Amino acid sequence: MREPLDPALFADCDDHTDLPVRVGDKWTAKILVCLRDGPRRFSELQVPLAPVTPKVLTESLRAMERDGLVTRTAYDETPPRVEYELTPLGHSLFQPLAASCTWNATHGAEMARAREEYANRR
Amino acid sequence: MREPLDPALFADCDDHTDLPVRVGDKWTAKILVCLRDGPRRFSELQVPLAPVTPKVLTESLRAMERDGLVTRTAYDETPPRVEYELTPLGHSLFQPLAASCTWNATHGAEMARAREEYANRR
DNA sequence: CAGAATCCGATTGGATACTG
DNA sequence: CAGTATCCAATCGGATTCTG
Repeated sequence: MREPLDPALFADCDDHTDLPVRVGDKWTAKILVCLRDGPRRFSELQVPLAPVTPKVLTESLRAMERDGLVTRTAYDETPPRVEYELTPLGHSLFQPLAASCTWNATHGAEMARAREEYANRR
Repeated sequence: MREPLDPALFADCDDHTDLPVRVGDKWTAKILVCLRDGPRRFSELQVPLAPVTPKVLTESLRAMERDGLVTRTAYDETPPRVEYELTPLGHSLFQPLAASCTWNATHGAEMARAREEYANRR
């Protein structure tokens, strides 16, 4: 079986509002990363994405399903099991996402400095 | 002097909420495009960006100025003249923006189809 | 011309509690 | 386990009006 997701996967991640390029809603990019190497259960996703609430996580996953980025597979067992998996279309988003990450790595600090300077200039 | 901006520059542009990758807020990406070839006045920007209101356009420009993406230069004349110009940091955003546009061109139709199919499956 | 001020509706994300 | 159902605060974008 595959490795469980690292609970601290996004620990040192900037707040999404601090970055100029966003993919989907607040949680979409992180969900993409979590599903990169294969399907994951709902409860697996909740671990690295904490403190996301079930309602909000469901909303993001539904939107991604609607857009054809993920598939949702429910297994008829007790307790219930549901798996989310990236489609090829979902995988294709890693291309622009990588470009965004490259920008953050290359220019993120410069933007942060510009913000501080702007704040200090009041 | 340079060409005026085409009033229909964004006429056949998808609504920003239809696309998965966004740069800044609702108007940021379009402002980047308007400033690509050199400085522009506030009123010049309003033309292709119509029906943006002055308040919202100002908010976007202020945020971009704060982030070091544009400079704002006010000339002390009557009537007043203000010019906005991209910084090198602002120009650097065309890299991830291009990746986003490539994705839209390559996979946008597929996402649109997925949405229709999802809607019809109710 | 280039905005500032005010007010407002819609959307977003979250807290909390409950269920098949 | 994998959600759903309510309720709610904050943010976003826009309409309108006014000004140096």
